[in-house]
Amino acid sequence: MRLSKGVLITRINHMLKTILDNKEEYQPGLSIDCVIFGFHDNQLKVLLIKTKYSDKWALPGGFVPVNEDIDEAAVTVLHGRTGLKGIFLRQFSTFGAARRCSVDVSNSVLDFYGIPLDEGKWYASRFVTVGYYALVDFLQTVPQPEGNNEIVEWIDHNAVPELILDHRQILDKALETLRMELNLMPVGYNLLPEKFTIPELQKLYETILGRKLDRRNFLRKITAIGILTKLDEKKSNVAHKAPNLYSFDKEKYEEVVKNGLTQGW
Amino acid sequence: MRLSKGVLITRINHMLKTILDNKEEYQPGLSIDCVIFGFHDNQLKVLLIKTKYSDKWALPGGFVPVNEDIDEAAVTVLHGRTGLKGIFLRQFSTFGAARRCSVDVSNSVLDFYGIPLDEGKWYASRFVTVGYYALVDFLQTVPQPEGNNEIVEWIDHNAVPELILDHRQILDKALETLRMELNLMPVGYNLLPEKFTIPELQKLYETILGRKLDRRNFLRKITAIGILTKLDEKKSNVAHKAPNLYSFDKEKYEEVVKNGLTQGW
DNA sequence: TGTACATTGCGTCAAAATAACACATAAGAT
DNA sequence: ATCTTATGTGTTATTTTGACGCAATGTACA
Repeated sequence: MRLSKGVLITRINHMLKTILDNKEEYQPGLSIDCVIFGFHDNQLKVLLIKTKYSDKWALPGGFVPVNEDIDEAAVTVLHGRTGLKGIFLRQFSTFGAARRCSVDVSNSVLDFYGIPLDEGKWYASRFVTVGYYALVDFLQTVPQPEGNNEIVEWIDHNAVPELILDHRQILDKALETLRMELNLMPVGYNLLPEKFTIPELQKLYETILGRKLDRRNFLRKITAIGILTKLDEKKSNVAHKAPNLYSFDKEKYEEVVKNGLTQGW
Repeated sequence: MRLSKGVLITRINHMLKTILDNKEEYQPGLSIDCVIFGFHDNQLKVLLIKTKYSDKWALPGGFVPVNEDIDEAAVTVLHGRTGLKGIFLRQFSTFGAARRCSVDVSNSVLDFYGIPLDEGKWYASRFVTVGYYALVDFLQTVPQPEGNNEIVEWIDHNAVPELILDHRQILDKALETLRMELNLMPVGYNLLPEKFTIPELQKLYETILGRKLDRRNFLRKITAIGILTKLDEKKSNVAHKAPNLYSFDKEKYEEVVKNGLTQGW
């Protein structure tokens, strides 16, 4: 049964509009997927999406308007799901296996929306996706589902359920890249609140790297970089000895991000 | 004046065929560009292409068949221009600025082939390109122009002329990535002939890094990796003291490539 | 109240990696 | 034969890293 476009419009929501109004607006066969990392309760979290037309979770993604840079499109995806702007965002790889897109998955989405295969041909074709990863402040993030057909949630990266298509592979590669880049740049400015403690920063590093670091050596190396400002204030309401609070010296931080580090963890 | 497809076929060559037979065969709006590095006369060389329909040089590139992995497409480009297979090839970044494709450039190509704008619409649209870089053995490479309308040449990376579109930016990023990855993996197996000397290998490293290294420290570090086999043979026909010849221990080399290095240059 | 316990802050020391440099050797050039 | 230039090997000082000791601080609880 083939529904008219008019009928379809009555059920409109973002995804539907995207699928129908494609040819003119979006770069064909190209998508963006974002691995959005946050840090909370000493856990590395990933922002994932669960849609009603699939029983698996997915990375937040989107399409690329034909007159927009792919980087801009990634910013749009990030902003759309987190409400955040001006955030650390980095392209890390492009995934273009011929069979990375399952026709079954595409068709189940079309089926869910009642879009005839003919109308949704663009959507069901082969897609190449550009992967970006982002580091955001967990507490400032307000996960924003688009429409009523999806749930957006922070999920501990150690408890990520099965993902659609090759999203698991994309996630893994993002984390692998982040681990690499820890040796080339400082991390934390985008992941931690303004005031934080050295042990918290260390936990962040340990979580990303997936292994323990020596407390004392960590302090030595992280302070040697010269991006931390020791505040005249201690963390309150904590068990045991209260750790000192620090903040990032944004100017020096940016400078080091630009020039790069030479050390390793 | 609009030529019929039949008339056009008489002037057929690869590019023409690519442009005309596009919609079914190729992923729309997506291309591959390869930065192919070679090493000769102590110089880092880049394989570039000069076409008759532009006064600027270009990186060898191609399109992505819809049922082929982008990695496969890159292999095809590499093999097509160098005749080589099984070579080190690595995706390093995707370039997707909205205005990276100039309509002027596309149209001049269409114009050159006498293809009406209508027929070549696919070709003149916005393109996103995936960048790969390759390391190949200069002496085993036979540059292969496609058809009579182009020249393929090795050019010293310090003497690269103006390139079309954003190819200069792509080239720079490739070299930047290669420099980074020099700290993560050994290099040389694909760039040098089977037998080589330590000074030659050092020149290669120096050329890539763009700075001098200490002879003695280099020897110590490169041998410590455990990928070199000292041959019972010296280089002949050289001025001054004849340096010893070495070869790579392919098994150990591959192993280190897989496991990665932890040191730096 | 004061003792046990967990965590932080600061420091030490040995080992390893890196950088800087000295000297003997080989082979063509004169 | 001697000079020049580049290679092969070794030495030493400096820096970086890794492993660990111990006092200080604040909670928990007898």
